[in-house]
Amino acid sequence: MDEVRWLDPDEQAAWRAYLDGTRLFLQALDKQLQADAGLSLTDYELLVRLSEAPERRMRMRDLADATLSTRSGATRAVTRLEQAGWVRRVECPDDRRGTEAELTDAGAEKLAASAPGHVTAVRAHMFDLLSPAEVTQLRAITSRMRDRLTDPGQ
Amino acid sequence: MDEVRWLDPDEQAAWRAYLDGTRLFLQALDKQLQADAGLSLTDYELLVRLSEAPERRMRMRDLADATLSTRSGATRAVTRLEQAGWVRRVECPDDRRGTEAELTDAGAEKLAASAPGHVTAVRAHMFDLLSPAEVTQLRAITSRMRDRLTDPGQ
DNA sequence: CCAATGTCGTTGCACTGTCAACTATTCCGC
DNA sequence: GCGGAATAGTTGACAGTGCAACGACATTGG
Repeated sequence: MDEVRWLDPDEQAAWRAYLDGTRLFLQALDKQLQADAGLSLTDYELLVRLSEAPERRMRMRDLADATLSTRSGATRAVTRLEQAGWVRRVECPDDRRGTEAELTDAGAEKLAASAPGHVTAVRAHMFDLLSPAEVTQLRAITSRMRDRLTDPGQ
Repeated sequence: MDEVRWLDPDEQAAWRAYLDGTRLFLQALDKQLQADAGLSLTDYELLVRLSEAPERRMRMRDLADATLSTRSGATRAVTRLEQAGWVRRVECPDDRRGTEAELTDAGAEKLAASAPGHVTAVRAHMFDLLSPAEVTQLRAITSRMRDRLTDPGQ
């Protein structure tokens, strides 16, 4: 094993700030949604993905991928949301193994009602604190991280 | 309710990149630690906090705060790590309600053995992708978010 | 000194999420 | 076509985490 390159003080500080800031932020978003809409951030994002999909429908597998979750995670989330009436399961016509999750009208309304509070919270904890240049910087930084973690074989 | 200021396309893109990049990143760190050291990121950070504390000891409450967790979360984490022999519970001398968690020698060794792989992963997924300027930017952005979420009454 | 109130750590409960195993179906090579 | 391998979605078992309630102790005000 070669020498390990430890984090220098600047990197340490950035790392801690990133980790703590992110956790507090996501925690705050979750609490806001839970309190004001009775939704978890996970469920909210699932509804968003469905709302953006053609016909407001997605295959379970694609839904799992889109939400960075697993197939079983998607199954359980959709079951929850189905019981609440916001999502409906539809048999896939071209693949008889498949199931599609479809956003119901009630789900679309729920999403529309929840979105303002959520976006306001995202602004309050993030974008209102950043200059336009910083938004650009943050985007550049995190999209590079994301791409590195999705595209290649490492 | 006033008009909601929705996210413009740049903000949308930054938001998604941040969310997805962060989740993939934390997931990757957790998997690396789990695979190479049998530790979760949560447990690793708890050990780090203890290792940095005077006498390698902390009150349960302070430990919960430092790890952005709850008292019950700290209780269960310390129980886990105690069973593994990496942490020991010590009665608090000046407050008979209190318990301190103390890093054992075995725990310190475990941490020393796990740290290189962890730091390498943090570098690979984050700092190796960033210029020094970007490190500074990321630190500025996230520390502002963190401070806003910790300090004041909102 | 004592009663009221607050804090510390733990625990029961509920919930969420992952992994592995399973059934049903589709795809591929021969 | 057909048999083996791969894939879709679900489920059971299980780990982690938060909330609320609890007992033990500390602190405060009279």
